[in-house]
Amino acid sequence: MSVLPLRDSRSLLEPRDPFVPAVEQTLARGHEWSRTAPPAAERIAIALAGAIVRDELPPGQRLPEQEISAALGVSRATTREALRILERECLVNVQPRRGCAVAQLDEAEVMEIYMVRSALHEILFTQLMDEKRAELESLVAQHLAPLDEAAHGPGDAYVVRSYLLNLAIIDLSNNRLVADLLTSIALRTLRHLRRGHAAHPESIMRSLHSWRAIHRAVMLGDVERVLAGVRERTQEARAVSLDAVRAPRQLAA
Amino acid sequence: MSVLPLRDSRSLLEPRDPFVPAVEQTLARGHEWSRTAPPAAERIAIALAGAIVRDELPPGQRLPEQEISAALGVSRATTREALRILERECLVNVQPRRGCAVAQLDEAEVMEIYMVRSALHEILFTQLMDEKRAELESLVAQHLAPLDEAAHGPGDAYVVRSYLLNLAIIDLSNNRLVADLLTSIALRTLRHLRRGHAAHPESIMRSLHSWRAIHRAVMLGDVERVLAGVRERTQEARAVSLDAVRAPRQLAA
DNA sequence: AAATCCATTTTTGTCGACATAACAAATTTG
DNA sequence: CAAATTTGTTATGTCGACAAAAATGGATTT
Repeated sequence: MSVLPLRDSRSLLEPRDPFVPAVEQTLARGHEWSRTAPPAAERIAIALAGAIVRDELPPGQRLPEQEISAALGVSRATTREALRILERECLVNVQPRRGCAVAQLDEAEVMEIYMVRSALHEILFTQLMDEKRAELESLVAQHLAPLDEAAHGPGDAYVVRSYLLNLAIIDLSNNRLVADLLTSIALRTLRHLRRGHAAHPESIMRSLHSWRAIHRAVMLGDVERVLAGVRERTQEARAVSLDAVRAPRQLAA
Repeated sequence: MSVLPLRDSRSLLEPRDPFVPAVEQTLARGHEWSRTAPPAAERIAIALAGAIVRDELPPGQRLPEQEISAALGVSRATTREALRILERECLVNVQPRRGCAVAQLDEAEVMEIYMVRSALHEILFTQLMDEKRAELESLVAQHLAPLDEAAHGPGDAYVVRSYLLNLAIIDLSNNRLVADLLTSIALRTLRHLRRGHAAHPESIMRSLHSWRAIHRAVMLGDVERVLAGVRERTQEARAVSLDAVRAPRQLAA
């Protein structure tokens, strides 16, 4: 019997929401394809990651290899490979000989994540303001209008836009280690931000306001003010994530 | 033809040096075995990690699955699994459809690693001094004598002892994320520390001195002084690692 | 009624083989 | 003779099946 709450494979392999492209960009970072299709395992990983972010696969959900393979029409080897990719991103927990389950965060882990994110952001933005202030400014400026539009648009548009801006800023960095860690952290918290922002729409306005403040500080070239803005954003995001972790799980429609 | 610089499988599966237990402890972190043997893949991963740390497998060394499988007497699936474990620890680089190679760090990456390690150590020791000062003190005190002895002993004894003390301190933390990141970073830099300390034996004395200073600061309960000592240690370790990266590779006997 | 034990079933770990993409060398072509 | 193409080899990606371990459920015992 199926323990996976998936009606059919279409729901995984043909998602229409904007999260999947964002997730795909995240998981495929650093991979250069010489005009060849990515391995099937990566496709499966992206599909599963999308389902996790959309909460179709709730935290704690067991992920038996056989069922995933059958549901998505690939062999167990491919499924295994996909699950390893998700393990690397901390989207699933793996216990040897006991299988995978969708990772679930408790409040303490959320606090830890934002503690680390905060420390890494200090490094990131300090370096960017020192070495790439102009690029950073034009990048944020570029994203502000779509961000504003998405904030007044429907559903998860803003969360995705904000996530993509985050990713773009991170990608500016020459510091590959910090960039990689921050990207991974961003993906890990994406589903909670989605839940939290959906439950408290007013938090979107606060986030947008923070982005504008950060933009102004970048224009001014004021590193300290940028860091302050980033800290404020991080605190807001932490509050939203904490709320999502505390709140009862609400499944997607 | 074999591209692996391994005379026979014994050199991988029956190593006698003290690095393998340390590496094993690192790779097996968080895994609870209900009195069953670990999967073969983990054994292979440990063996390969040991060879990497000992520089038997030099940075950049290609790792064809077929050859490893043949050399170690397991199937390709098992080898693949082992390589994924090493990828997760950043000991090997994987390029899809292009295979694995032993990770090599340049100077910039070493700088990045120690930048992140420094930030995470601030979090770690601040929390430990706040919540577990007594445990930390007794732990360091316990290790000081063996550390001192190892410093005057032969070969790599000190590097391993210092590594294990690091691990033990990290394991004190309740902050699993920070602990995991620091453990991974420690493993990544272990081989460079080994090379660097071997090339400059006087650095061992400086390291030992730092440990003593940290111990005194912990006893005093002086957080700032502890952090200063940790920073000093990190700077020394960074210098040693940088030197090892710059120096021409010297293979193990 | 609770806990224990055993057989069944589910699920992961491992294996060997085939398909296909990347790589290197030899060939052809301009 | 240089560049592009073709060909042959190597290595990874994927598959299906078997074996071993763990979870499950029911019968038995305390």
